[in-house]
Amino acid sequence: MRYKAGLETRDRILESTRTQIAELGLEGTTIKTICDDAGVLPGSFYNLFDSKEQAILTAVRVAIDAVDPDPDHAGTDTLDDLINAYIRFVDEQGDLARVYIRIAVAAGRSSPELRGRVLRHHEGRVKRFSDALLRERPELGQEEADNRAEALVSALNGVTLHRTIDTDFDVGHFAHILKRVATA
Amino acid sequence: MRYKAGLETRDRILESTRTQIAELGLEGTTIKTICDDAGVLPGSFYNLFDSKEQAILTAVRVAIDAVDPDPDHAGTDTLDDLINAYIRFVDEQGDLARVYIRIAVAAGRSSPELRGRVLRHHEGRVKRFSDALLRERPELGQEEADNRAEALVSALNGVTLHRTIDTDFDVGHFAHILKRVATA
DNA sequence: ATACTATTTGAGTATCTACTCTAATTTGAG
DNA sequence: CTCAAATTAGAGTAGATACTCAAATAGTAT
Repeated sequence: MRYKAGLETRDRILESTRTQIAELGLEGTTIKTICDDAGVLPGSFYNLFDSKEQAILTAVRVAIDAVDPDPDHAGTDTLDDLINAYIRFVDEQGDLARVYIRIAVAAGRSSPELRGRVLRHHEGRVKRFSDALLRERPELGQEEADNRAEALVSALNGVTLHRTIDTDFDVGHFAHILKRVATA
Repeated sequence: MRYKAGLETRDRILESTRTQIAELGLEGTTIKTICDDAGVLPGSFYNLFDSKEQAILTAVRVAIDAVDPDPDHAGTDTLDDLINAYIRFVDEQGDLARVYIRIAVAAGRSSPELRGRVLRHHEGRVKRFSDALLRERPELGQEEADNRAEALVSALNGVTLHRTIDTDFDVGHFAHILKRVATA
């Protein structure tokens, strides 16, 4: 994958993967539907991705990065930024959020590699929450901030989990209750 | 299903379903492995259950009920009871907890019937948490108690979610932090 | 232009799975 | 004892899916 054509095809496949998941859910999304939608044949798909799983993981990652309030990790994001980005992702990309949770759950039972990947992603997120919290409330100290960040991120995931079942559930409302609690 | 033989077979299938999930995960659990383990043929399985899904849902439900601190719903359970039961379930039946979460997530995309079932179960749980909280802190009022219960249950699910990935994660520790917050 | 890679083609495969169906057998109420 | 209903047997089916492979084609650095 070095030629322009390959990169374009790759983008098209990722975009199709994302829309297929949104339209058909994870179950309904197959190599065939992705390839049809992207106007590509399976051979090309497997020239660019090792597996279906890899393509899906990548598509989800791209979508999450797209709402990142501080893409360069300069340390300029506030706790509100992070929470708002989280809410936006869940609201605007509900089906991808569902898939993200599913991947996370399934990861516990899968290859150490995937589990490691998911875990690192989670830890990175907790760290950013913790850093932002510490910037806001320096007197808490590292350990307490870490603890609260861990609890906050987990609770946000729980709220998201519930939102995937009950689409009327007001994620923003509860997210901000949780934020108030974390900074108390 | 009215004869003794049928009921015994049903129990054996549910028990096998539970152990197969614990040993092989949801992916690894097939009609074949369940039937082999239970010493039953597919014909018998489908005489007693409508589908694989139904058997799994039932097995999970049975396991959850088994740790219920107030099985008769007499309204005698405290918030601590409920939280401890939750922790026990997650600790002792980690793989079933994972499946419970998976079912909940998948439910958002499945039949209205399943979604309704999962939603009712969630609401019933929130109500019990809310009632227990109100017994402990009557001055909160119904609405505030409902709100806090909803947030608490969602947060607990989030903690469970994380625990399914990181088995070192101390569910009890964070559960009690959340409890302290909910009753504050 | 050449030569070397990257990309695409597209039919094909191997494997797995939930579930069905009919006939035979067993159960237990009256 | 009788007989309808429940249970079991167990081979079989239909359908889906992720992925492969060898050959043809297109892209690009020099």
